[in-house]
Amino acid sequence: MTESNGAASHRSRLTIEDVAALARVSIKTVSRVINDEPNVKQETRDRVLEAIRRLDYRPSRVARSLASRQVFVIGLLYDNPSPYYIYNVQAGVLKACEQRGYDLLLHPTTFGNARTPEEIVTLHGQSRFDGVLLTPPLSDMEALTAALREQRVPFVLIAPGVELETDARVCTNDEAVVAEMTRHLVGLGHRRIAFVAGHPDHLAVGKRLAGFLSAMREAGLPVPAEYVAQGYNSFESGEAAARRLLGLPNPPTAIFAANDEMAAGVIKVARSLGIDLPRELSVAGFDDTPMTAQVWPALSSVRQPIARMAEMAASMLIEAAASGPVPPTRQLIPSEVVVRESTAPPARSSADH
Amino acid sequence: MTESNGAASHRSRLTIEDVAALARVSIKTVSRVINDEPNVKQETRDRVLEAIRRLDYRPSRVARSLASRQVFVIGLLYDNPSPYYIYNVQAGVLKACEQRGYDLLLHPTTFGNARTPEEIVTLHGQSRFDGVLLTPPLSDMEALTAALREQRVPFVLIAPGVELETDARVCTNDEAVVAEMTRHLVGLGHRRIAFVAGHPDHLAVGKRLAGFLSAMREAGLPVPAEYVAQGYNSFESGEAAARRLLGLPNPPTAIFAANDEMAAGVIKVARSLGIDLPRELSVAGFDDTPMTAQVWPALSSVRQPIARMAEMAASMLIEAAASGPVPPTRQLIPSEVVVRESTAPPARSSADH
DNA sequence: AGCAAAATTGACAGCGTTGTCATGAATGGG
DNA sequence: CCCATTCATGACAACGCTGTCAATTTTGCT
Repeated sequence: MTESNGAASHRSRLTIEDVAALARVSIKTVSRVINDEPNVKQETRDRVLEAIRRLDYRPSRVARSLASRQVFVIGLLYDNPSPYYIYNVQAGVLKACEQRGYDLLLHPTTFGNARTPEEIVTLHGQSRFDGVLLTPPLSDMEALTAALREQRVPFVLIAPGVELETDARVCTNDEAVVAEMTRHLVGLGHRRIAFVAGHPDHLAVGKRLAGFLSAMREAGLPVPAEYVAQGYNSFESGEAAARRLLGLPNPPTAIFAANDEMAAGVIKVARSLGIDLPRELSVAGFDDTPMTAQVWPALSSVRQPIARMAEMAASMLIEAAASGPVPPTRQLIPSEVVVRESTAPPARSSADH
Repeated sequence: MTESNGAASHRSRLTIEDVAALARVSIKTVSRVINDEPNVKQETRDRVLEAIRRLDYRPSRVARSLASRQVFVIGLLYDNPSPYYIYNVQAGVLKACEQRGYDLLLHPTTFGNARTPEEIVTLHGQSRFDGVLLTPPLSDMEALTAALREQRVPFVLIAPGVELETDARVCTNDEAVVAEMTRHLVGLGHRRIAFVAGHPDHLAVGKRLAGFLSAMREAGLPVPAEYVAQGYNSFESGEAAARRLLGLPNPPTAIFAANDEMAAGVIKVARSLGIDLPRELSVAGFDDTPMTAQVWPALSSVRQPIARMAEMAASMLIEAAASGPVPPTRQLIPSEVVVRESTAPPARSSADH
């Protein structure tokens, strides 16, 4: 009755000790090889590597984390904007994570939620992530960032606006590029240009309105109060805004919506009213979603390199989080205007006298 | 020079021992309370709970995982279909995870990738998740499921089709509901109905075609070969298919696309050809994405409770994964036809004589 | 009251790594 | 050729929990 093979059902996990034994070194040396630490003779290193290969050994993430006090996970906090946006943010973050063997922890929440700060601090306290990424509009939630600073939870913001010098952030020049799109419309000959603003909680979108207003002022064009319609980022709110704007006694010849979703709503309403696009009405959006190609006329918009921003933010976080709070940094990633068919010179009849 | 407060910079992590000391019990008892284990006197439990509260103690996930040999993470494997789909799957999975304190590990990949099985097995070997969820079309990737079975990585499939009895899966009755939508079109009086098929790698979508064909056969209606256009799930491929179908000498009066994206492409092309929708052409989609409300006429489609499927699959996985491979189970979640404005009786002129 | 069974609690050994520190070997300069 | 460095390696103690098992107390019956 030998114990050779037989019903050896449940051989337990392969550990660093097995590798060490096979390579005839101590476990510490195996650890050094795994972590690419210096001071290991090449010959030894090769022997260990070979043992790892032969055994098909995979170091336990969990044990590594416990010993090193790093979890190799970064959190992503977001408030359910468009699937498209989230998808791209995730793609960028995943790219940064992948290279460094990090994992991504998702944490959707809602902007107003007063318990969010506590939740995040708890997750961090439980060692469920090393640092966290905040996307708009959460990046503007003071109660949250304050709590994170106070509890020394490393974080990086993805947020428009370049003023602030506190915290680490990756930002866009939203305001400038909105102004650029506005000048594009003005350049086409539009004088009566309306704006569909985004959700008021979404500070990022508020800045878009500011960019529009300042460009209009610069161009010496008036923006009557009724030309600024409050939207809420949704397609439906874009439709509603369009109905109001186009029902005006003196309707605009161009409508600039703070995101593509609303712009698409505007287009749908305009067409249902029999308005000839883009001859009688130009429409511009923001975000450059795939939707721009799916509406007719193809929507002029502003392209933000979402994935690239997220990747950069994640990289910053990973590099810094291991050694405490992330130092204040500001990384600007420029957006760009993409002109398509939905913006054109206004028809004579509807142009200013 | 007392050591009272002063520059007490770096107090180290709060551990279960601190709680035990304050509550005057052993660490094991604290552990019992944390894990809601039985056999702790109510009074003791209260005392421990109070100590936890007072100290604001949060058990380390990592230490817990190491000791219990569970990581409390489930993986989600997907091949980049639409952001909308992914977003909903994630939402469902997150819901299931949240309740049980699990985390979600994302792993996007590509259908054909031969290294995927190895990657997943490695992640599991490193204890980066307890079990994994496969979404279509990955759920049909034999090489992958085989590897997972072989390596005893717990997994649950989200996949259409109810035939197979192996593995644990959450499935839809795609085929039946496609047949139902087809009958809806037939019932409206359509005789010449075309189908835009989905990406050939996407087995799920292949089943949709089968459902269509069988319903047509049942209705005694012919489906000439040129009435089945190959699409690739994208808006653009829908446009291309529509151009082919509508350019036919004897064009269909209804087009059923295997997803909304392609259906939207069909609508765009039809309208650009000056076809009066839905009078001259009915269009149906599948997935019931928000897009259905954004095109005109509003798209009839098939609603799949994606989030609910994902939630159920995740729940199955979590319940079972702790104790080895998931037992074969089949959970059917029915889809439903949603009729909107894009499907209507065919105009006289274009109906069959 | 007396005893078996159940409830409650704690001691202690892991879990599989990395960090710290000590030891011995190799190297370099005068 | 000697001594001070630097390199290479290993022993062993964390890391912060849970699992196992034994010890003690309480409970339920007769």
